[in-house]
Amino acid sequence: MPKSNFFERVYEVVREIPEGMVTTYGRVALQVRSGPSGSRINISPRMVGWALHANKEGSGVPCHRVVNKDGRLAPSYAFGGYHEQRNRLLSEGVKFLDELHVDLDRCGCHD
DNA sequence: TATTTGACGATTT
DNA sequence: CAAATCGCCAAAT
Repeated sequence: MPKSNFFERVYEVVREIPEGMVTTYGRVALQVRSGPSGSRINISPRMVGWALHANKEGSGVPCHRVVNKDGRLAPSYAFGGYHEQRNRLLSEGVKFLDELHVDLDRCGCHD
């Protein structure tokens, strides 16, 4: 079994995001860290984004539901462009405050 | 083995 | 809000 459950942890958490809901990289990092006991993985928000970038759409991970802390889509987003991303979120019921900012007040995972 | 890089976060200026 | 800085840690070279 792979030692770096690193990616898998991230993928699993992201995969758990319900539709119409968005989360942030930092939040995912915390989830992974607070995830199942025994993980003992130290992850920083950077790693989340990095893992997701390494990931592909076909991996079954809805990366489009993950935004940065500003509630904005990733600046270096590369899987289709902002329009594609925005459209997807809108289709799920996520509201946008601006072209680039999602309504974290409603759809963001608070705690 | 060392250096660079990277879908971020928080803080400060 | 923008720009700069530090932290954070795994992968690629």
